[in-house]
Amino acid sequence: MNKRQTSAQETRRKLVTAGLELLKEKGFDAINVEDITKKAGVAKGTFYIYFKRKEDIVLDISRVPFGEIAEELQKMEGLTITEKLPHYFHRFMECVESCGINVCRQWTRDVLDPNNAPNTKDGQKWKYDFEMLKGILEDAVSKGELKKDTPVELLTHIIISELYGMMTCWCMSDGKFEPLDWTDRFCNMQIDAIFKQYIRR
Amino acid sequence: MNKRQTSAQETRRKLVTAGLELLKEKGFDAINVEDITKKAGVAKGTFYIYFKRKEDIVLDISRVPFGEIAEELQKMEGLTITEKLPHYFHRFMECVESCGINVCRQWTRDVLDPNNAPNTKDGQKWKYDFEMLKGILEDAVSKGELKKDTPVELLTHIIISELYGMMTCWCMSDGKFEPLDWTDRFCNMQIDAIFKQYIRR
DNA sequence: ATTAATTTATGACTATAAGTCATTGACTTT
DNA sequence: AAAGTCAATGACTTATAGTCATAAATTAAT
Repeated sequence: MNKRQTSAQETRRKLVTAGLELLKEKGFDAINVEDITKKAGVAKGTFYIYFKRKEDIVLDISRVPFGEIAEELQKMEGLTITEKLPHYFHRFMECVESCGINVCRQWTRDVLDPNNAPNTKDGQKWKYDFEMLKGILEDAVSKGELKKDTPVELLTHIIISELYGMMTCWCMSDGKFEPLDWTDRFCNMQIDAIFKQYIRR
Repeated sequence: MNKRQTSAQETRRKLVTAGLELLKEKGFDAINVEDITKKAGVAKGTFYIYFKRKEDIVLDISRVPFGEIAEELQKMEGLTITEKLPHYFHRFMECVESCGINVCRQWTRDVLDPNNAPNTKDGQKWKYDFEMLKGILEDAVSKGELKKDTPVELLTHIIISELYGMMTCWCMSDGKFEPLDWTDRFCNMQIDAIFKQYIRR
């Protein structure tokens, strides 16, 4: 046999690609590690070189679409908070839609996995979203867009809860309704209602 | 040994009680079926007489506190929708708080478990909440409190997403903030913002 | 060019816990 | 008192997550 033909990064990519396809199609519980490695064309043990637990691959799988949102937000320096948030919501729900129910389901379940608590090395999903959004709010406070007494932590939680709730709900309704319709019609309205009292005019 | 001392119902109750205590204390992943049966003083196989899967006991465990809310709502016939909803939110978050993080975590994870899809026999959690809330909204429409063109399904989804999002968020923040504070300060405001356009005056 | 060190891959193996089922004892009915 | 039912048991099967000693391929050092 010829071993070490491919670089480590390439193998990891193969695993993530295979994992994404299987997860989308069958859901997390219905596939096992061997299914993933077989599809990726490697041995079972190889999986555990790249991921500590079966669950850990989901983070990588979802990092592709959701990671892009974060990058986009970094580039929106010039915009105000009232422009940034609707964009963020819209993009988030676009990702939810394109990832599909199985991926989103497992993504949210992983967030709630106690072994993935936000303070552990592997529980960065939640913390990442949280810190990024918090940063945006803090930025708005320091720029004077929001009042100084804005409860930034709590508002960040509220915004995220909005996203997670929406995603959960969409998964449970088996994709019956349009997530983007929801965001555009209601989320912005809700966010408006909350922010109104903290916006300086 | 003397078997059949206790009725089936009594054994089930013992399992649920033991399960609740262990779940609260250690979390779902950290306990196994034998832990539960040992604490309940029965054999492992007995568990599977009452529950098809390990996960199924969580539904029973949470039915105790959350079930009461539904009963309360039934009794509030006289109230308007704008009185019912804040009450529901408040009570829901009271339950969340009293159940604790571990129970709520697993509860939400179970809701997202594909084996517990809303249309399966065991996936009634979600459907139950959903139908009850929907009923309240439909009631409000038929009474003329809400306009005839109110998108009842979508609004029901939004309300539930609010609750689930809040609960998820609270679990993730390790109980740092007061869920009741959140509900009273923000949720009602959000719901108001959405309902405003559908309320007939 | 040869040896040593490092990286990556392997798959048989172990460990754990979920879930099954044939058996049995206690109680009930006829 | 025999037949039937209910509830409980725990040894057993099964499934799969995760480990690890071994080895091949590659790179670096002498």
